[in-house]
Amino acid sequence: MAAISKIEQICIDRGMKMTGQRRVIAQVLSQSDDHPNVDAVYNRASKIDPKISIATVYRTVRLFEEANILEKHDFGDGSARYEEATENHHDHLIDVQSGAVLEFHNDEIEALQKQVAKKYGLKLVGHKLELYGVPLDKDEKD
Amino acid sequence: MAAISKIEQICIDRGMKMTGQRRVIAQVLSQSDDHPNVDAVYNRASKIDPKISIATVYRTVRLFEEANILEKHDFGDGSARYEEATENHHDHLIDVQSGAVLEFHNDEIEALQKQVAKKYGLKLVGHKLELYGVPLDKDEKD
DNA sequence: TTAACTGCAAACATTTTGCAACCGT
DNA sequence: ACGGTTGCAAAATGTTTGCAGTTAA
Repeated sequence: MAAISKIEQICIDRGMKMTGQRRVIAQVLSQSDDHPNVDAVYNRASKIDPKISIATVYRTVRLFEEANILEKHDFGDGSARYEEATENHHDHLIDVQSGAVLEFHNDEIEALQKQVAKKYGLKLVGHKLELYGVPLDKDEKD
Repeated sequence: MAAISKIEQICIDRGMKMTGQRRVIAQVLSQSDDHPNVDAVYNRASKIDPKISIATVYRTVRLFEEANILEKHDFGDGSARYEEATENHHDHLIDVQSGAVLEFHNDEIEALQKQVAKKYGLKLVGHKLELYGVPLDKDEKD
């Protein structure tokens, strides 16, 4: 009936069993361009299937995360936030005044991170970078 | 009886009411050079004062954090970790094999972060950077 | 003395889990 | 049909809080 969402298609390609609930959650996540927490995903999914359970949402986002379909983030508010995993890695810049989350990528920083790890005898396998900022005043040129 | 710990001295200087429990917790934290979570602080404090309560530890580390005496970190294991706030800011490099936490500082990365924030019209007010790595093989020169 | 602090236990928020019923393949 | 999945409610985890009693200043 409904079109197949991008995440659902990935699941199908990988031979996952696709239940109605998983389809709904996949659709919700594919349509989201923010970084919803489980509760938000649950609320959005409930509008499509009102009898979906939050336990299923928890189980499903974990499943998707383990399958590298989703990325899990912790922005410091008490709950985990999710977004569709993308080809191109990016980090997050959070406007603490509005709560808006911007995505950015900076190759220089990434290269320096690798360098730092190497200096300490480690191979970088992951990182977490979040910047927190407030809107610039008009007269701020620093 | 016991010598005054560095953190206790800071508390005294700021006119905080110093109870026996706070003195113990201050001492434990001053003596720690790792990044203990509340439970670890509680265990260490309990060896000095066995009837201290974990609620008091929670209240005290929050108090210290709000007074900028401690820094709170989230390294992805379910609990908050603390360390004495230092003059010089540093970030963390975590060996995911051993769990060891190394501290590092990199001015270039810091400068680039500021630049990124500014590009998006924000003034950087804070950041979180954690690198995760595994030990380099001997033949890895990348 | 008295306002702040503590211990205890109950409350909280988020996430996980045991189990019987259910459903996709 | 069968094995994985779901819903529900209970449990687990980390943290906070209300309250009556205690203590530092």
